[in-house]
Amino acid sequence: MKKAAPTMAAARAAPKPLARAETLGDRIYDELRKRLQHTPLQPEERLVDVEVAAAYGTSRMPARDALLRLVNEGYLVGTTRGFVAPTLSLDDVRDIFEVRRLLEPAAIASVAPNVDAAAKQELTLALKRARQAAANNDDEEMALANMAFRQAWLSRVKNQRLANTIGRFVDHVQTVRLLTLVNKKTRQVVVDGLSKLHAALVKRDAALAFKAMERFMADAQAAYFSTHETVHGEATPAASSAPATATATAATKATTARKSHSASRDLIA
Amino acid sequence: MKKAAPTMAAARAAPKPLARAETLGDRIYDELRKRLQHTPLQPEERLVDVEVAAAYGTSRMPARDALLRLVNEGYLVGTTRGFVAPTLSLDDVRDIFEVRRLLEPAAIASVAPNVDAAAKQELTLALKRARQAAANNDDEEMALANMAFRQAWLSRVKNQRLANTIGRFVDHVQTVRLLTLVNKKTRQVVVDGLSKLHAALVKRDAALAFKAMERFMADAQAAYFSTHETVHGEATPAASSAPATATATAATKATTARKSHSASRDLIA
DNA sequence: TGAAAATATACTGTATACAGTTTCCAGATG
DNA sequence: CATCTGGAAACTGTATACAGTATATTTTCA
Repeated sequence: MKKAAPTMAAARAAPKPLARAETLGDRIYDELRKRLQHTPLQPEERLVDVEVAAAYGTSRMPARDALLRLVNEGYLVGTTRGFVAPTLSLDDVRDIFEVRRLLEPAAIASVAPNVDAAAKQELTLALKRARQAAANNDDEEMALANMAFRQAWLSRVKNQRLANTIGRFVDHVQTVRLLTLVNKKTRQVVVDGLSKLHAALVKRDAALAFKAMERFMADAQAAYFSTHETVHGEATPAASSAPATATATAATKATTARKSHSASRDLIA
Repeated sequence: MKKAAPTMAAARAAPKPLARAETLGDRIYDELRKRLQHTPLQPEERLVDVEVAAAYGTSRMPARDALLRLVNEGYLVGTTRGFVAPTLSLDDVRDIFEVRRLLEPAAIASVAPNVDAAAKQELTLALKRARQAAANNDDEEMALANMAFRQAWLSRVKNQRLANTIGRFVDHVQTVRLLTLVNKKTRQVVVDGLSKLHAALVKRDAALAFKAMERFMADAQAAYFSTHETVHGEATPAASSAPATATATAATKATTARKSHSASRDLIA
């Protein structure tokens, strides 16, 4: 294997070739991601390329492409024995929440001025579902309603990059979310939050929506750490006591050191 | 090709398999990305998998993996005739700046309290380089100094996800950055911005760093749109006049409609 | 001479085959 | 009965081959 040659892409004529069409890998990726969003992988559950390929009636390659892409986006991690769900450390969750707190208030504020009848209806329906779910202590339905509400406003964010980034981070803590919603108090926090967001949106009040989301995110995070603390014995580590050790358990590790895999405690199970 | 079967990942025994080792595709990806960060692809320049493979002495597959990954992250777009640089519309650039303005102030504020001697030295050196470059009207060196300064603080952000997200968005407008730095006034804006950031950081003043970055981003964006306006004939579109049309020219299109490719005007060239 | 049609070329996407490595399992051994 | 040891199985990673499609080139015909 010789070292990289200096020039590998010479300039050629420029006649604007077409963007490539949808590929088998894309289709598998889409469906797999939807599935993972809806029902995350169990801790011991593994995704194996040959099985995925068989399920979609293709060869391994498109399945592999899809799986690798999901790894790249942090939905999975590749092991020597199949693809599994990433195990998020407490610090990972904190990191994700930190980013969400920076993005989501601004994002929801940006849609507030443009809430039309259709949007209002979607939001109202989702809120109703959430209230119902809270009344019935149905955590599963609660999670679904919560997702529907978010989908209603997030899909209307003009800035696609912003929306996609938020979506990805939300997905990554989704498994956690489901876990916290078994707690009754958490469900109440969510219903309250959604109610305030809903009110701000139907009023088309961007500033109010911003503040409501800031508050909601803070409450949700607090609720999460609180329930986590009661479930596990350990104390919640104080804000910035995080050691220099990377804890880059999941993907998205870009330039950073690679195989610094989870000396961190597991969160799931 | 039969439709997706319901169960494709049965639960199995759970003995914690190892994280997979570095792969050829990973290595190609790393080097290719570094190269693209340093010198973006020319508008007519194409990356072809077989050539990349030859350059690294591997088969097409690892090269393909790397290329596809870069597409996924928005560094490239795949066409029927090779991989090319994405063409960013004006709206795309605005979107990217919007996200950066949400993230970077908080990120730099988070490192301010922990600026140590080494960090200080790196930052000071980069600032010196920038000043020198400004004095010499050397836009190339200016871009390099700017990157070095950012690297100095961004690499010290604890929250890896935040840092990586910022890094990616920065990379995506890097080609634009280089273009704007040919303008003398822009270079002055950058030097001023870096100076204020530097001052805040060496004082370990998080709040000040936050504000300095907010200001810097606003000024940089303004400078960009201003120079763009003078270069091209067209008027800068007012803040929220963006039409509902997606303009998802580049990648990162997640759930959204796929092949809505660039009815938007090109920015580069 | 110029435009349309036919052919060749250059790519990507997909399939299949092979190699290497880690886990699993069974049987041997104390 | 517990533990070590060897080999089989189960994966991923890589290479090669083939197919399909869009672009480039040549040829044909007015």
